[in-house]
Amino acid sequence: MDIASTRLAIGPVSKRTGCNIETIRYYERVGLLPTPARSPGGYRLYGDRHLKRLTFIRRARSLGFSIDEVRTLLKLADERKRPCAEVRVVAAAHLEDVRAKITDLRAMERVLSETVAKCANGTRSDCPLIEALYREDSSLRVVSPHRRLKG
Amino acid sequence: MDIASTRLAIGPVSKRTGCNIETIRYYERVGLLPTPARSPGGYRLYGDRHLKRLTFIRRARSLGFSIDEVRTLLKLADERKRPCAEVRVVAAAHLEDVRAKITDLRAMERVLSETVAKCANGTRSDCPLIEALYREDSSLRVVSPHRRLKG
DNA sequence: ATAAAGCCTGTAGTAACTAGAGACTCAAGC
DNA sequence: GCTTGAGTCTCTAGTTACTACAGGCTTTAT
Repeated sequence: MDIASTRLAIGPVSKRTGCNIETIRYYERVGLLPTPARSPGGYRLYGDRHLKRLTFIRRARSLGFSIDEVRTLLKLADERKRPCAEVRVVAAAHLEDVRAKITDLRAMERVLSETVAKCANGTRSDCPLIEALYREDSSLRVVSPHRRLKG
Repeated sequence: MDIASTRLAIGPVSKRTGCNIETIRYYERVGLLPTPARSPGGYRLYGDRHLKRLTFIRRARSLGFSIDEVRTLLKLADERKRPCAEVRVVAAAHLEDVRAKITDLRAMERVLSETVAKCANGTRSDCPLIEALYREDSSLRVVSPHRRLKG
């Protein structure tokens, strides 16, 4: 089946996909990328199948899907029976995450730009940002940061 | 000077500041929070100074400043001479980061919502998102994700 | 005096890579 | 055939900002 297909070492694969070598090996380790064939000396040799899968992974990652979400998407993509509804669930959940992050970041942006603006030319000796961070009644309360902004 | 000031154990401090106990100890370990006094039995005892500083740290973190940036801000806040200009530099740089993240996330949002919309009611057997992630000429190329979205 | 709740240190785990050390392989040139 | 240099191998550890134990003290209340 893939006897005549591409056989690239990891370096060329890295160059073609723009995915760095360590990352490719990492994806294999965590089970996103199937183990490739090996040369007699132990070098990894990749075929078309791997290139496609790696592209898939990179695209999904650049859309902000976590490794775990990508794993799910790949599994759904491999099953050929009605994956669409389930894919939709994963994507819709992720879309909500993305929107929540945007909301948080916009709140940060507003506060930051207001405060930086107050610094004017930066010649004052009492800095408005520092004062605001210290003040009890600060309007800087923004959001709980960690869970939402993790990814 | 602070002989008559608050002396709280770590639990109450956690409750007051909304900062979890392990996190408070972590901030001490990484040098954001000065080492507090100790009870005869070794319990940490915090004063007003610590409460203020912890509030400062939490506010800055909730605005998305990294631990390193918070360290810088605290140092500038401690020096009393004209910190404003330097604070402005830190804050302005961070503001740019935040704006870049918003831009990235908006691009993700657009692509995701378009693709999810194509799934319609999710009854198709060829999923548009999966296909798009696989396709060579995909319009899904968004951004380099990792450096920008780290924090 | 005893029990429950709180606190201590130290270690290890999380996400998604990235960066080395030290050894081995491969292709090309002589 | 030998050497050289680039490429690759495995394994370990570092990154960020926490979080979660384990096993053992301390404090407080009864």
